[in-house]
Order: sequence, then structure tokens, then C-alpha cells
Amino acid sequence: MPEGHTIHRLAADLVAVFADRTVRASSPQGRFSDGSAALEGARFIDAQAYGKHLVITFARARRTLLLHVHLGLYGDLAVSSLKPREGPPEPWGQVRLRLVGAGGFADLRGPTACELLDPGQLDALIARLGPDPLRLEDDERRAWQVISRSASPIAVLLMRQDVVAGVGNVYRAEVLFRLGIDPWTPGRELARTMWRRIWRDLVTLMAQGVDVGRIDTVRTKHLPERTGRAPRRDRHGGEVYVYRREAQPCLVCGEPIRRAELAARNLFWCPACQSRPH
DNA sequence: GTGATATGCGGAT
DNA sequence: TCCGCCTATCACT
Repeated sequence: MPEGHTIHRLAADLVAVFADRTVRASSPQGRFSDGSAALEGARFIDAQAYGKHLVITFARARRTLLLHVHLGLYGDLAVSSLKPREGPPEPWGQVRLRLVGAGGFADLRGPTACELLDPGQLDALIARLGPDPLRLEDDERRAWQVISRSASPIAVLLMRQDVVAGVGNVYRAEVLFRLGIDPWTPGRELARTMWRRIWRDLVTLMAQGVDVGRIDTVRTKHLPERTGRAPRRDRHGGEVYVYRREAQPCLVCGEPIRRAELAARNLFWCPACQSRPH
């Protein structure tokens, strides 16, 4: 499930399985029947991630088709390869879209968005996103334009996709912990150098997330000293310092991790480690 | 079986 | 700031 690293990894998986091949498309659940009919028999060209948005390009009869997928909170895209002459299994659960090619198949479940876009709509989508730490052509400057003028807490700004694209609740909590930043620090009180450090650590953490397929912030070139306590390992599979570790001792100082609701999302932080006066 | 929960986001209030 | 949506999973009864 989906912060930006998941989507970038899925894009790479899709390319590995489908690139330059013809796909069969269906909507076993029936809620994307028109779209799957349009995609049936198209050739897969490319898949790209922009923050948490996945864009798959197809060509059919000299026309370009752009499929936009956003997984939202519970969406899942399962990409699997198939051996030669092996067929895909029967779909299980609510499959919005199934793509089948000679090399494998992909099942999309529970997305917030699954739609065909025209080029103008895709441009508009990308234009409203901030820089993505996982896209090489992006850098932190555009985000700083917003952050340096905002009274909102840095914890809120990091979740805004028009400020930074691809950061979710886990990376937000973890990057602030790793740099010892009080999550309630207003953006405009953050030092320029501190914002650059946040961006650089997001690049490190999220690239690592793409590589290993999970969020693992404790073993990733971490900054704070670790004690002997076991980090949290949950079904996300990774090891984290503070995310969903409410009331458990901080891995660094032992202080209980705190949780608060902020902009309708859970925020986790260590009140002792994260008090840096920016 | 039931209910709570979730890495998200857009639209109404 | 709140609500609704989409779905699977896990801890309960």
C-alpha cells in the first residue's frame, strides 16, 4: 500500500512485465468496463509515477491512451509474472481492472482513481503536484517557496501533495524524527538548511523504499543512536522509529512516543528527541 | 459474524 | 474540520 515509493516500484514492475506488449484488459468487478474495453488489445508503452499517482501509457491504433491510477488509502495493485503458456488465476475479491500480457498480469483493487485521461488532464494533474523526491528532475526549491511562507506546521506541509509529492504519513513521521525536528514547527520558522536536510533524507529513505519494497527507516543510514530495544515491525514489513508506536518507548531515548490528530491524520513523534529549535 | 483500522484525498460545511 | 468513499485484514465475539 501506498506512499510514493510503492507507486514508483509498481511502475517499474509494470514495465518489467508488460513493456512493449499487447494487453488484454477487463474489469471483473464491472466498475471500469468502458475503460477496460478501450484498453483491450492496446500495446503497453510505459508506466510512470508522479508522487502517489501512477500513469500508464498505451498505444492502440495509433492513438495514445493514458490510464491514471491512484490507490488511495486501501487500493492495491498486484503485479505478477507468468511462465510461458501459464494463464492467470481466477480473479478474487473486487478487481476493478485486470491487465494480462504474455509476461504476466496485474490486478487493481479498491483504487480512489482509475480513469483514462487526455493529455491536457495529465498535464493539469502533474502541474498541481509539488516536487517528488523520487524523480531525478525534481528538486526541493519549489517546495521551499511554499514552506518558507507558511504558518502551517511542517508536519502538515509534508503531507500536502502540492508541496511535496509522494510523502505519506509514515515518511512524514520518520523523517521528522530522524532529524530531531518538532513536527509543530511552522514552515516559515524552519531554517533553509534544515529544509534541505529534510529533502535529502526523504530522497534517501524513499529510494531505499523503492529498492526494498517497504519503509525501513531504522536501518537506513540513520542519524540518531539506537538502543537495544526492538524497533516496530508491522505488516508494512519495515522497521520504524515512531510511526504507530504510540506509548511505546522511543528507540533512542526511551520516552513514550506520542500521537495526536493533526489535519485528520495521526501524527507520531517523540517529544524528547524532537524539540530541535529549527 | 462484527467492528475497528489503514501508508489518501476531494468535496461539503 | 468533517464526511464519504473504496477494500482487505485483523482482533474480537
